[in-house]
Formats: sequence, C-alpha cells, structure tokens
Amino acid sequence: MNIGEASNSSGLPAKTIRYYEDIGLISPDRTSNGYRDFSHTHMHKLAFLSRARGLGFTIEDCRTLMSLYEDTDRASADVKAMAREHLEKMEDKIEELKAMQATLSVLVNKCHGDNRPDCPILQGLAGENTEEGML
Amino acid sequence: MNIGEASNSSGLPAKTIRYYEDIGLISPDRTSNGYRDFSHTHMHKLAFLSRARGLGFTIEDCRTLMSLYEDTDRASADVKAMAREHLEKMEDKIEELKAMQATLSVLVNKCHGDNRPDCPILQGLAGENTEEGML
DNA sequence: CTAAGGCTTCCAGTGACTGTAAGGTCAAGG
DNA sequence: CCTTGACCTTACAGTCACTGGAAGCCTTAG
Repeated sequence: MNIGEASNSSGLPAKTIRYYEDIGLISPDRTSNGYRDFSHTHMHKLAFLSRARGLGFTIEDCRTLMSLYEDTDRASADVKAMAREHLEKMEDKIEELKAMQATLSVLVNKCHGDNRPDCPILQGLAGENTEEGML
Repeated sequence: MNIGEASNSSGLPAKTIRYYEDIGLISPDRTSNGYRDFSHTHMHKLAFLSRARGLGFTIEDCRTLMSLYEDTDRASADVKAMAREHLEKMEDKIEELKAMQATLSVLVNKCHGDNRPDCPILQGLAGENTEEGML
C-alpha cells in the first residue's frame, strides 16, 4: 500500500504520515522504487494514531500510548492515569474558553453594533467599564 | 518606565512585550542608554493587548482591534462582528473539546485501571469495541 | 512519446511566544 | 575604584504539529 492509499484509508494527510515517519512514530517499508509501503500493521498504527490525535492526545502521548499498546505487560492503570490527566486538561481548557466567552458576551451584548463609533467592546478592552472586575 | 516595570504593571512577560514590539504592535521610546521607555499611552496599549489576548483574540485580531480603538470614526458594528465571530470560534472549540471528552470518558470508565494489561482505552484507540461508532 | 498524476526529499513558514547566550548598564556596598 | 548583582540589550534557536512549495523521479494511460 503506497502513501496515497494509506492516506485515504487512514484519513491522515500524506504529509502528516511522512511527518510521523520523520519523528519515528511509524516505520513503513520501502519498495524497490523508494516508495513507502504500508502493511496491514502499519495501517493499524496509523488508525491508532489518528484516533488518539483525534481525542486530543499530544504526539508524545501518542508515542507513549502506542508503546503501551504494544507492551502486552503494561498495567492498564498507567493508561488510565494518562487518559484522566488528559481529561483534566480538556476540562481546564473548556472552563477557560467558557470564561472568555462569558466576558466577551457581556461586552457584545452591550454593544449596539451600528455605524456610531461608541463601542463598549473596545471600551472594555481598554479597561474602561471594569467596575465589575470583569477583565 | 522600563520594561521590567511595564511587565509588572501589565502582567505581560518582558519577553512578550519585546515580541510585541518586534511585530509592530507597540513602539516604545528609547532612553539614551538604549533601554525601552514606556509612557502612559504605551502602558494603556499593553493593557489593551493583555485583555484582548486574555479573551483569546489572535495577534492579528488585536492589531485590528487596536487600530479600531484608535480610529475615532470606526463603526461599532465592525468590532461587534469581529467579537461575534470570535465567540463562534470559541463555541466550536468548546464543542470539539466536549466531544473528545465524552468519547474518552466512556473509555476511561470502562477501564478498571489496575495492574492487569487488559485496557479498554487502548482497545478503543486501536479500533476495537467501536460498535457504537464512537471514534 | 507525452502528459498527468503520484511519489520522493528538503527547506521554509505557521502562531505566539519562550529559552539561552553574550554582552552592555546601573545602583549599592566595601 | 572595584565588584557584585540585578537589570537591560540583541540575536538566534526551539516549541508543537503540521503545512506549503519547489525540484525532480516514477508510473500509467493514451
């Protein structure tokens, strides 16, 4: 299977697959003409990577997860700990985004949004109207 | 006011302030010894940038927002449109994170997390147990 | 034989900083 | 006057995870 097919069936761009090879996440074989040759096992790894990245794990997390996957003696506790840590980070990020959203929403709702130059959003960013300590 | 004081009072790292100068967001004066010298106006701009970045606007958004702030003829509708677009992006990001979180939570809850190698999280990443089309 | 499309490598760019090195400046203490 | 330490300066490299582009080889269809 060459890189185009591997890309199609994994959903990962060919560029990304080459990058994963560069950083040592996968090591496809090569055919006599120098083209990459992806076996079933390689495709399985690509699918694994695609899913793990899709869940927001970092590349280094993926590296660890793959090695845990290939280590039949691993303890599931290790994996669970990683996953939980990642869930926490996502939760933190969500809370951060929600807080930004809330603050900006207040400003947006105050803004009439017409052709006049008066703009509570800019005033808020400039530090005016911060009596509520919102920024 | 030198960069250390500017950093303390704006909450932005000195490195970041220098970077903002590099990319043309601020242009502090210089004293005879070559040190940056931040006036009250510069401090106001730094505070503006700090708030806008804190709300998740990109650097380019900040550039636009600052020029709108300084343009007393701007239409508040322009600012409101930018802010709304940004709110939408944040909402999309939140939804994306929530979806990842939900999927990973299911896997984490299935995992007993002990010393045994059996691990539903890794199995999920590997594409097993995807009967519910969850990944 | 040629043209299109896929493959290869390598290098540079993204965003928004952050780290580090090498060196100039300043104020206080001895 | 000298030193020490805390500032400040610049310039360059590194981060993360790709992504774009150029230059050139390989394969397949017509």
